[in-house]
Amino acid sequence: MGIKERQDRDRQAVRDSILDAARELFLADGYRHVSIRKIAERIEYSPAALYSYFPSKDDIFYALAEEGFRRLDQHVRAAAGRPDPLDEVRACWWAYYRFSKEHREFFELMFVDRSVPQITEQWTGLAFVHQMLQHASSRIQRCIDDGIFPSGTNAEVVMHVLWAALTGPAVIGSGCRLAPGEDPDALARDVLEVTLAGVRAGVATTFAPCTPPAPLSPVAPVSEASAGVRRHDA
Amino acid sequence: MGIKERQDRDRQAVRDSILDAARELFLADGYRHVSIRKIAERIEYSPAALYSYFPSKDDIFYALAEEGFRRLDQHVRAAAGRPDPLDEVRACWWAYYRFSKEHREFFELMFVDRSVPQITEQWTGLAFVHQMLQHASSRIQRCIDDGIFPSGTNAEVVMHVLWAALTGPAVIGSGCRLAPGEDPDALARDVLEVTLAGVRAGVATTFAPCTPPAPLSPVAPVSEASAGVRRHDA
DNA sequence: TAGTTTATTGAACAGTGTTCAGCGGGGCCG
DNA sequence: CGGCCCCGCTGAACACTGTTCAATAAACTA
Repeated sequence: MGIKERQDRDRQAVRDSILDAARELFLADGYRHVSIRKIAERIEYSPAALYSYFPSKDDIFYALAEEGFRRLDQHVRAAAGRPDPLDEVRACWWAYYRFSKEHREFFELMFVDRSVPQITEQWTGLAFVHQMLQHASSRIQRCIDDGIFPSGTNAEVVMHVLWAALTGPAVIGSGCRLAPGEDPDALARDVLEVTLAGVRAGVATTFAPCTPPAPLSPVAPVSEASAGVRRHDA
Repeated sequence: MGIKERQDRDRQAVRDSILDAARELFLADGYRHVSIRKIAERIEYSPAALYSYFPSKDDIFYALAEEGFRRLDQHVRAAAGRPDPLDEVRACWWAYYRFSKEHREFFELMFVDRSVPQITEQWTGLAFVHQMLQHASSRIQRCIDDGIFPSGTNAEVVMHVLWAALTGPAVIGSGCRLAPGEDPDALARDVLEVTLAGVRAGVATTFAPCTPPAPLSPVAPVSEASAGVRRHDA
């Protein structure tokens, strides 16, 4: 029964061409400025045809985002498997930064483009992302177990710190927001090294869910400035 | 000639009511899902009337963003003026984090909401933002001059690292993306402390514009992953 | 060949940001 | 005070957007 297979193959080919066109257009013009009609025009189909492949424009983004996270995972996995745990953590997070450069079209869509739809709980790729985060966390745990990071350090906190820190230079670098003479790679490396050095210095060991918040001496309150603020029911 | 003044006052009041309505609606529904018609309906004007106050919907955002940065600046200035330079740096960046909590509607609009228009070079508030960054940089420079940070440390790099790191917990906290038992304030404090500790450890001194990029041993190339990826002509 | 499935389409709907001729009620001058 | 003019504002439209759906045509099954 080769007919069904060929049909599925054809269908998959059209689906891929939609994603290819969308990815190119999203990178070129930003998610906001790409319309279903433009994607359809590029692949020479009617706008309505896309709706038999994706339920909505947002789902085209979600499919691309999932592909992006799978590719990011490939990058990180390729960097992993080093004997020294600290080397591995360093290499994996450097792979994250490298991904931001080498798959700029995905990275911008996943982390930079602000016109992209919100990632919600029911997104298919969310479980995969959580799995990636868990792997990253366990790699840091190995550093703690080996005494490279101070014992008592919370691996997940360190992971969050590293992620937040590395995202900065990745965004700055991919957006070319640096002054002409500055080197985004060197900046990214220093961000990584500063954070790792801070973790090794042991200040992160104080984190615990039950720690009282008041972290610093209070600053002058600006009570009147927060007036008139309402909450939303997301 | 009090008539002109009253007219200007009335006009300013309408302008403010537009910004108030927009700010509330943007926080409640997100920039993407708020239309000019909805803002106009809330202030009981026709949609076309808004265009005599703002050239476009994007400019309503830009005005709000500028107001947001001015309020952020007030927060930071209120936290500044401490005798100990390190205390001051700490307090100013903590003020940045506090701003993200106390002016959530501005912070979300400025840093979180991904459906917001891109900030370009010709934005009016960009000069003000650059000025804020310069102040932040000079505060770090004082730590270097006083020997708290290792001599040779690049103040602007440290500022970028701090900004990237602090933005993480601010976003996570404002988005409630943390597990139930975790404390966003404690996380933010640790991120700040880890970064400061890393800077004091002195690894940031290696940054220089002319440093060769190759910072780490190379990772295995993922050549097949980058196949089929095209670049855009931005 | 006849019937069925199904991918694809053109046309439409509801909504968007934006523009513009024209209305009308104020302020200014004779 | 009366007439003019200015200009804030409106209603209606334009050119888009994402999305839906009956109808078509082509491909496959029997």
